[in-house]
Amino acid sequence: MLADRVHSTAIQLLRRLRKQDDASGLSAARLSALSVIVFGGPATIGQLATAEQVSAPSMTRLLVAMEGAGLVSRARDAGDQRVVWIRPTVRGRRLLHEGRRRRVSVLATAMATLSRADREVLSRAVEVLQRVAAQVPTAVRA
Amino acid sequence: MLADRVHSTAIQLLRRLRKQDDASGLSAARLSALSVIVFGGPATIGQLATAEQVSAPSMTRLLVAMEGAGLVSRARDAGDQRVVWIRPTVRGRRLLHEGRRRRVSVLATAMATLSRADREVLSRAVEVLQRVAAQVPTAVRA
DNA sequence: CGCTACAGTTAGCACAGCTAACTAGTGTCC
DNA sequence: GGACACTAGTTAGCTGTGCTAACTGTAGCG
Repeated sequence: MLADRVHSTAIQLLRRLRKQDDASGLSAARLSALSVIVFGGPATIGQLATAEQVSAPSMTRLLVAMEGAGLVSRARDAGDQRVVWIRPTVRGRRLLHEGRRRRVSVLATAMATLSRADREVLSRAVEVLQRVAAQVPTAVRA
Repeated sequence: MLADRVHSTAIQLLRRLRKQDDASGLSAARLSALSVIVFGGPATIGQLATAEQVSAPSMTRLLVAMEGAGLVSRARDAGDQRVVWIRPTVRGRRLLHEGRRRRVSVLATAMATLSRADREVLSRAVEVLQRVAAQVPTAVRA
């Protein structure tokens, strides 16, 4: 079944690339959260918890630790004092980009031998999968 | 860059599917280990630790808990008394297959509206990516 | 004012990752 | 065959990350 093959292949690929993250010195949870913050721009803690599919207390603690590590900054919203805005620091941005570069460069190396036709197939597949991913519901089905 | 797009798409897709695992009642670590045991057949604790990119003590504890939950069985090797062979139980096998079915069926639903041409692209892309994944080194690059 | 809702935090638990140190079985070598 | 090194797995103890329940403080509204 095609869905099964797509699923297995994605798992296998990411599992191998994951190994490169050791070099960043950041845990998977922090790396993933940092990625949302850097690429998604400033966000509130609640937004980040939702994006990371994690409870609010978990995100609070993660961010406190990341602030301590100088990866993100926290600031109360001027209008609504309940809200905390999270922004990446320069150091956070740099670390994330380095890590990402490592992963992608390993993947690019593995893809170096692909033919022009193979690349074309991948390029189209990416577009198809983007549409598919958007169809996957965020909540668990009943 | 193509490698980057492939990478991001794989992450996005799996992140969404991951949500379905909540229904299995198993943690991500157990589900992943169980998957290796069920699909890879009997394995030693050391082999599983390597496959899961985890330390031996972590794998020991995970397996003790999974044995307690009736998901796997443990047995000393007849020849070399130091090694322990791990096998899935019927219950473990069943739970894994159900979980997998849930994920794949959500993905299949999301893919239901794809054209024949889109499916063909995905099918070819899977083959290309299998080759690419095999090229990715298991260890971290220097 | 008083009620409700909302954003985030605190407290306390479970689980899973790690390293260091240990136990016990295997193999080797003189 | 006894001493030694090696190997597989476990134990102990720490850190980090997930959760729920309960709390604090702010906002909004009658």
